[in-house]
Amino acid sequence: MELIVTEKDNAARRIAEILSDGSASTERRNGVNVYRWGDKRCVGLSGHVVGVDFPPEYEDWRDVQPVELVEADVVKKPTQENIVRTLKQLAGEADRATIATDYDREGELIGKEAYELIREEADIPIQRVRFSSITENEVKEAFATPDDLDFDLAAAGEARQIVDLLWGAALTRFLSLSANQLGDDFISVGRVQSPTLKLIVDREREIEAFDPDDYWELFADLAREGTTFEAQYFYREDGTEQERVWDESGAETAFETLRNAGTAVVESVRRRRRTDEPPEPFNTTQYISAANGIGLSAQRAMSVAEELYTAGYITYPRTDNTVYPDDLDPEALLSAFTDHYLFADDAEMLRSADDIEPTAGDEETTDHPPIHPTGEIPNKDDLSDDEWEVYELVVRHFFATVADAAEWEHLKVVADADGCSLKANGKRLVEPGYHEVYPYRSTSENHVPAVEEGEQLAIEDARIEEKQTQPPRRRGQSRLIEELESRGLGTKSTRHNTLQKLYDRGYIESDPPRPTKLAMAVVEAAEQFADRIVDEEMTAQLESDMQAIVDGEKDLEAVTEESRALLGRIFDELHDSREEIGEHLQESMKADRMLGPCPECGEDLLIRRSRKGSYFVGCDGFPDCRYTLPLPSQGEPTVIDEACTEHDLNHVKMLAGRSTFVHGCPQCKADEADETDDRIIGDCPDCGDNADGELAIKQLRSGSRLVGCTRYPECEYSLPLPRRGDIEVLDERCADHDLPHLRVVDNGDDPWELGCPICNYTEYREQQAASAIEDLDGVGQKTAEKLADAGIESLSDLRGADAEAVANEVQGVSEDRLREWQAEANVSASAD
DNA sequence: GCAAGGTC
Repeated sequence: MELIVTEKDNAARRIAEILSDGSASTERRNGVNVYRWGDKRCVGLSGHVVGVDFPPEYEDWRDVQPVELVEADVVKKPTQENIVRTLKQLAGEADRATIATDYDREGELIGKEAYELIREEADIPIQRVRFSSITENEVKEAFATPDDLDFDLAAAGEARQIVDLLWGAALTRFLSLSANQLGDDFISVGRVQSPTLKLIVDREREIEAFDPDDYWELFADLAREGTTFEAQYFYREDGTEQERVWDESGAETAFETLRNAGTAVVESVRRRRRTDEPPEPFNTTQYISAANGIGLSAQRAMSVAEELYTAGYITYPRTDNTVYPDDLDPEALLSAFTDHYLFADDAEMLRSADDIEPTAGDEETTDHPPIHPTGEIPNKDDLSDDEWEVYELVVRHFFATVADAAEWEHLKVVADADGCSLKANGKRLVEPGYHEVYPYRSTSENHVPAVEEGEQLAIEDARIEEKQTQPPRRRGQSRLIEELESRGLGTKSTRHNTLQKLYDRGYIESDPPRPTKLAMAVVEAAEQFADRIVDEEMTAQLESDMQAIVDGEKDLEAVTEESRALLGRIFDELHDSREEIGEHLQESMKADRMLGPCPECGEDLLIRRSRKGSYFVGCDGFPDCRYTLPLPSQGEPTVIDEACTEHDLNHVKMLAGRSTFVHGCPQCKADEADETDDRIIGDCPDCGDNADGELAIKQLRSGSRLVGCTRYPECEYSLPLPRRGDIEVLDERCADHDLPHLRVVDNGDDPWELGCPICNYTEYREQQAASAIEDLDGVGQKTAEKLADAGIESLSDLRGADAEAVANEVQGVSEDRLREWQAEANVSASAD
């Protein structure tokens, strides 16, 4: 039997399909798909199925000095037990094996991991095949000409793993211990995340240090035969045109001249044509940027693309490549769309061109083809809105890469008004080219009439505007990802996760991301004592060491030993500064949680966390001062810039994904609740009969509102109410529950007829249950449907499910994944 | 429980 191993299940399935000419069947082993035909078995891994770690005696952070990690052993442990077991079983039955993991460095390492697992079971010949896209030609060609694993290339990857673990773990533990942060809120640093954070922090420093300058700009409306157009004042300095006037009196003088001139004489008219080239094929970074342009975060863009890929509609979304492979026949792919109700016209138009020549980028890699549609077209109704919009983006981007360039005509008019120069720049799209099929880029025109030299134009209006130079702008998520790519930080598969990690660690907030005080302190501490970990140069050096390993000039041992020695020297320096660093980090963390003065003792009010895990506002003077204010129970509180003038407290925002909201000043919220009387609306359904409990609309000090029993806390019956808007109690009553209907009036919007609060809550719970599965991390509509077919339609169904049985039934969902979801379902059960 | 890199 021949065993074929791929990097992921999807690739295994498609390769089996190609090599078996469609005859392969699927069996499940330990919840893992195995494809079989003839004497072949093909199994997909899930990326790395083993990972590096320290031996167990290094596990406890308190028992081990971080410096001890510098010389610690690094061992490999299985991380995907089921897959490792299946692979070994298959290896035991095989008489030869073929490694068909991805054609890049990490793929070579994953292949070597599989090689070693197979070797533990059987001494059989193991060969390696390489292909860049899973097409019939490439796959068959690769299997006809097998090669050997490149152990040097894999060793380069292993060196990276070891160096990253040593530096990351040792320094993360050092900082966390120094600041006494050992729980969930440890303080992490790493070769990629820390230079990324420094990039954000450095920009923030520039913004903070920025000193604005005043300047003035002048404009005039020029008229010609009833049409007017705007022109801007400029002057020449060192041979270049300057629009900004830096002294006020100079600006005023020019303004007076313009205002009194009456007419301007056209000095020159210049026409220029500019070619606007169509975009290059999508790599991951450019795709994320474009998806950002239609409103998706980097994370969301990748998870939607992942869904579309798994469903077979687009090619693999993690790629560095910007050159379509020879195997891609653009005309054939266009033909797949010529019957589609939405794409037919564009596809037909492009296909009818004499010569279809796609654009190509600078990056030609072996990993995967650029992202493009496969030609299998989804039904719009089967996709979520985001999924469809992304699909259309990918289709149209492919269209654009085979479309013609656009042509713009630029018209520049320069006129003179009593010695003051004015200019107007017009632009007109004369050949729409690719814009016809790709509506994601601006084609706005600026009309300037075709005046002639010497012509006199009336000045209808003159304006002077006082402005200030602006600090550099914070980079948005996609801009940051582009920046990481250009600096060689991270990979196509990790860059978006790196940003997410910085959010999760409390280092950055909002979008565009801005650093917290903690982030500033971590970067400062690193710059002072372990500069290498925040320096992008560490990656550059590692890359060159890895190249040396590939070229056989260095070995893994030499590279990791050198790195350990360097890390050891950093620890020599760190040793004496531990307390100083810890204090600085702690102060900064406190500053991130500080709201303002305590009304009782004047110390600082801080956001704190109770032993049970809920957040509240408490005084830094505790235990001498026991002043507290409650916070909403939903979400993670964060301090925002806005502040309450009455209490001198910063406002609080609650981060809870899509239900994020601004809580405001916690003192105001508490005061409001104290001043609001409960409004009784009927009997409590739980205890109204035997204890005379009544239901009332209550405003809580935490800012939330509910319908609850007047006997609280003896009776805990409650129904949630919206946070915003005035609640009106109507005369109409619910026949089933004998309660009045409610209406929510929020200024401006149409009132919301909430109806009977019990009926409303019941309906809300049903909707929640229906969408709960899709809300799970990484579950798209397709997977949700498959789960529904297996009887899993809501979170609660998942709680009682047999993970192994479900994994065996539902293709593409691993048992591990299901167990993660079950854990999530149990958390939400306890929240209910 | 630490990193970064795969994948889901």
